[in-house]
Amino acid sequence: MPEPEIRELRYFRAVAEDLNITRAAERLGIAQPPLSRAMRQLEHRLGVDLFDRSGPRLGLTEAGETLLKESQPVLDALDSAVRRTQRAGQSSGGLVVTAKPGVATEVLHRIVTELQGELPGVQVVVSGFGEQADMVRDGRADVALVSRPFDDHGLETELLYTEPRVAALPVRHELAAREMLAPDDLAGIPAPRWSRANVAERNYWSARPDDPVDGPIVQDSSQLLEVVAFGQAVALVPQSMAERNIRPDVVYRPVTDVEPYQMLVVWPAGSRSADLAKFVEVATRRSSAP
Amino acid sequence: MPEPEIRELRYFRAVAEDLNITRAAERLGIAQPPLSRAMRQLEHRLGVDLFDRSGPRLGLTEAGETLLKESQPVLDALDSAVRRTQRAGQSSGGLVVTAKPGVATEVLHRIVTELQGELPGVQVVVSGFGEQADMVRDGRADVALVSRPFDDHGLETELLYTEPRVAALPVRHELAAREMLAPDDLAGIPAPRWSRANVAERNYWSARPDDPVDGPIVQDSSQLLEVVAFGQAVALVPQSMAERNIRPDVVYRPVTDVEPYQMLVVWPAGSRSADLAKFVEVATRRSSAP
DNA sequence: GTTCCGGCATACCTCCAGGGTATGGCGGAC
DNA sequence: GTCCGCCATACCCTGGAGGTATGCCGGAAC
Repeated sequence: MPEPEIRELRYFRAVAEDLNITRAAERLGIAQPPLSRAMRQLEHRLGVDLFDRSGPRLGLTEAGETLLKESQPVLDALDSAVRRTQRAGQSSGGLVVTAKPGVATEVLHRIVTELQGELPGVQVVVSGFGEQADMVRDGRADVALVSRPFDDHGLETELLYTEPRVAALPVRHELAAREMLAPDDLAGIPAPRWSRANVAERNYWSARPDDPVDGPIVQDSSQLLEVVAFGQAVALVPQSMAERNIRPDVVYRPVTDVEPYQMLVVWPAGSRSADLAKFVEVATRRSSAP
Repeated sequence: MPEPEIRELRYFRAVAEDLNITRAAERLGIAQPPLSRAMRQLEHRLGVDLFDRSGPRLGLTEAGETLLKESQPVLDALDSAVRRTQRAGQSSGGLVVTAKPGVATEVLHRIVTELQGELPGVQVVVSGFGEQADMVRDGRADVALVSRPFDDHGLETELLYTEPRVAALPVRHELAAREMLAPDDLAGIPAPRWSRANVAERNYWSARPDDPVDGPIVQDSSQLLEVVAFGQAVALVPQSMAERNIRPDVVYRPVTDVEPYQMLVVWPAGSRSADLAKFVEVATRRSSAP
């Protein structure tokens, strides 16, 4: 009967990834023959050939490619379900909310203060850049404050506030003499890239999304300003970050027509618990830039 | 180790749904003791109590409620993965595309004709109202033509075209004397509800989404016009449907300020195969109301 | 109170399937 | 030719899923 078990999917993924049953078996900590048999059995259950065993090297059929892609969401959903269930059982009520370091934590602090008494046990987790959405998706957190751009797969969002973004320039930069900049002025100048921490396949995104020129990689706002001060890049940062980071070697200049900085509350799609609803309500109640 | 298997999730769902292990065991076709043990084992694996066994009746703990909600996406994703894999293995290339009866099929026909030669083996499945999105989600179809409103969970969409909607009135209706209607004129008048075929928990949606007054239930456009002709309801229908269904006992009148009828192409999020891309491209290439 | 019963847990058995070892087959490298 | 990497087959062993029998407990009926 076509009812694959989770174990089989994990096995399949391991085999499909390095296309070598023997090595996959090692990685999985089992012997080769059982894995070989498990794959045949999986094929038999689905009634479909997953592997192309004709060539010298093991290959994936069309169906195999499909299953490899499609099994990921299943495993993710399962991990997420397990985490959320465990969290629901252990934590005696109370939300886990996450935000990246910087502006978001200040906003978060205000929200949490405001929630005192209304919601017991709100737990704040400050996490790495770009990790917030993942944490909400996989159940490590109930709700997060994030800024655009981010991956909103499987999430629902509400806009918290927007604030203008300004260009952060080295004080001796030629553009620093100008009072106001246009986006075109920045064209061709490298932008720092935020590094996403703790992720297997490292990825980065630009501090100036529209700009294709990628500059040095930074992990927090102080590194970013350091890089700017050194003249290696020019970044667009939220106004409030500029106000909070006044240093002699960096100047901030308004830029016309740039997308404002957006801060959002995000939570897993379809999981509006009472506590979550209250959090979102308080968060959006009086939300202005700090 | 916390690694629940699919079987356990299905078992858990059965138990959690009728909160009676004995009956759940019957439904599952197994004996009661193994099921009882499986649930204890699941709790042990997750390290969390799922059931409240204190009361006279079996209850769900907070964690149990969570797992009940969270296990659904896992099972759905698995079923979807299996279907897609099997389809990828059997069908020798070619898309399955689905649309509800009526306007959509005509548009679809044009697209398919246009694809002749470019794509081999496009298979068209005409399905029940409101079922298209589900079919794409669970892998029974690769792509669908749907009209708003629909549930876009897990789907990506592209707008095909819009066309105005007009009110379908019984010919003797007092509003039939007017040349043009405003939304307020229809307030309080019942709207037909589309019935969703072949779904366990029946659900319906209104032919006039903004209107709260629900009228008779219909399953296709001829039933809808019948109901209108009988004076039981007034519906908003796409212009082209009006043009195609001229009958003596029904008149059509334009309505100011109504959301236009929107037709979209939808496909599973993140699965842009070459064939699919070509279909979407051709579909949107020259898309005007029929 | 006693009795009965619905419903879950415990005890114990059976048997299959998941995992192991040993070994064969097969194609490519040399 | 020989060797080697890699998968499949054959066979054994054990854990666990599922079965039956039965005990325990709380509520309802009286």
